[in-house]
Amino acid sequence: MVTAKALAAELGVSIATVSRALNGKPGLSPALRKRILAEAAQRHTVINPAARMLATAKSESVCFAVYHLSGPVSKDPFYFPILMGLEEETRQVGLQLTISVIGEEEVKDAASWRIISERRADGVILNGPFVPASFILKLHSIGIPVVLIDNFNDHLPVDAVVAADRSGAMEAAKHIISLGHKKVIILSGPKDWYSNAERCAGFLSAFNEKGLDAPEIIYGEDTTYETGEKLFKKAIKKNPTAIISVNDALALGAMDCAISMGYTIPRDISFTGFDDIEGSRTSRVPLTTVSVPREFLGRAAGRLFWSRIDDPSAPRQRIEIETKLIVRDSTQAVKKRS
Amino acid sequence: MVTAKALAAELGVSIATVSRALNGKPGLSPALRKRILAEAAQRHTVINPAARMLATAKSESVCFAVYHLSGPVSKDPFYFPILMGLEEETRQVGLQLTISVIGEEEVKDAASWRIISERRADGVILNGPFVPASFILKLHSIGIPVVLIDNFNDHLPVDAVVAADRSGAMEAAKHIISLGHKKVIILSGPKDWYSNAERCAGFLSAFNEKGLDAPEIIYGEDTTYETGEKLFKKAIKKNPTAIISVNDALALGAMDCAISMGYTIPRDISFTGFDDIEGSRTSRVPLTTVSVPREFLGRAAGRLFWSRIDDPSAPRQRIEIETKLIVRDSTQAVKKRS
DNA sequence: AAAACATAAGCAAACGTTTACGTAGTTGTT
DNA sequence: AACAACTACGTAAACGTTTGCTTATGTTTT
Repeated sequence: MVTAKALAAELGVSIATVSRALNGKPGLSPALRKRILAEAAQRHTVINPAARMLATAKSESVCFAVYHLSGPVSKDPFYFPILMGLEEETRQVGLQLTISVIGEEEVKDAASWRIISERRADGVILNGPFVPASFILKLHSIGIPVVLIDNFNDHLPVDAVVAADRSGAMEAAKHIISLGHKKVIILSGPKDWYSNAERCAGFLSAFNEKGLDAPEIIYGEDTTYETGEKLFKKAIKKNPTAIISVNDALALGAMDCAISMGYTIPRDISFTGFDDIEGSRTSRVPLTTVSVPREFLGRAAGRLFWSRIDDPSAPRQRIEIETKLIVRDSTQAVKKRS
Repeated sequence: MVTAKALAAELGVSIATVSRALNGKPGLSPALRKRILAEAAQRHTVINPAARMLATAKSESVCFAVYHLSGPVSKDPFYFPILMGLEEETRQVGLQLTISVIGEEEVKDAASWRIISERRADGVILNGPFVPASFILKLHSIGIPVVLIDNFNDHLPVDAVVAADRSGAMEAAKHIISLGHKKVIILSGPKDWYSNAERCAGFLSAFNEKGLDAPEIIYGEDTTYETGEKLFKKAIKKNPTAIISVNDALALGAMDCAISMGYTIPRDISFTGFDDIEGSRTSRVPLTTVSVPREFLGRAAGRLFWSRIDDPSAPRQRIEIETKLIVRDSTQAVKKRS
């Protein structure tokens, strides 16, 4: 492990020249460049990132941030694949990937977020639909490149990558409709979370398109398994033949609750979820759901970030990743009512 | 955002003095220290980490590394909680957390791992039982602090945090034994993975302790759901009344395979897993398993790392985290054979 | 052949810290 | 009152790059 400085000394050239060679910058004869590069490779020359950061005021790293993960959410199987996809992408372009969970303090005062105040990352990938808009705006106004995952808002001047929530939801709803279900209830998390809103909109528009009555939506405080159980108890009072949920956790909670109350799935009630998390195919009754390629979401975010760094003034981009309906055992044609 | 340099100029003191004040180092009158700290707080003075890294040759960050994650493994719900626990711990002590997946290249030539060669991390948390020992040794010999999670080897001179695999396994096996099962098969991944070996040893010693015949172990290439299905097909030929698996994924795969072959769980066969991943409680038949507090594993690793940085010459530590048997529906007393 | 120009390489400032060392000023000892 | 021993602070070197500017050396143009 030899520094560029040492290499320059050994080769009898200036540090500047070595720097230019190692960075592929012009101003060098091909012969000398080749000699330096060869020697550098042999000597395992490596540029000291701290020194480079200091000189360039760039950290060459991105921060993957999740908002206030705690308790059950930290077990959420949703994020890891995204993170892994992102890792692959950042590694390919030589960006370091750091990770941080942001809590109340950081949201109140973005400057208290060390990653940002110390400029330890050149930008952030903000994950999840519940990151406060004010926080995003603050970061953007400071000049921090931001990429949103699973979140979008027309008023937010930042890039985003989302699943094709609306069309995926329509597909799921059409599946339910095609099975003849008329009495349908939608289970959702907070309506101000982007993905919930989009998915609900998708469900409704499918019913609307077919000229059917809009199903009722029951909102919960979050989208966890436990909330799914709670919401089911409200939903069942309406005697639905099918229950559509905005994500798998909700659907799983609802379905298990139904089973424990003595219902047989899908004979009595059909269920659909959204996301296709690990666990949906192995659930009590394998869940019909809409698959979201989460690893790909992460990769897209990485590419988006890279292109944003490349051209900060480029117009805002919003990447939508296609989803796919996965029909499993939790849905079946509605029985004729006797 | 003001640099220490600028602050020194404004206050009319030397940079060295500001540095000492901000770092809580001695050599300062209490009065001046207070004045500097007050001004620093008001001006949002922040020490440039790049400059500090350059001066101290430390990065103040740790790298959480997973080995060669790809395909189905990147969806493994096992790692995320660990990562979250680690994040909390590192944040508290002011360490930055970076993440990296290491592949074939890095293992062949540790110097090609950028995180290390560029010294972008002061140490690494190596995750999973399949990180090659040679790689770990290499890192250690270079002088990189290493903490292992879910992995341990007496010959490896590095710290480790593991679950109480053996005692957890004994508990699970005793549960099976207490239900009267005699014909038992163990499903395992590669026997050279620490946790597999420990768990299998735990299973066997429980049987041994009770004076029962040792159950046969069937080994697979990995511990995925798909492998669970495969291994079950071999296992079923031996007519077991219970199948014990070294992890949940394996157990789930085996159980689903059994169900699809027409067996009724737990009437015909009892199943146990290990880890208690999300999904085990909602599975086809809720799985009896051994809970591993993974978030806590991550936190322990963080603390271990911190104390290692603090005292590099301290004796090796191995932290074992208690597990807990969770009895669900997949196990029941063996039926009297007719 | 002289002038204009392009190219290759070096020089040195700048990035913002940390820390060993030096130097006053203050307190304590005899 | 002289000297030692601290204490409080400043000085300056060192960390290893990047990059604008300068200089030397060709190369082309007229």
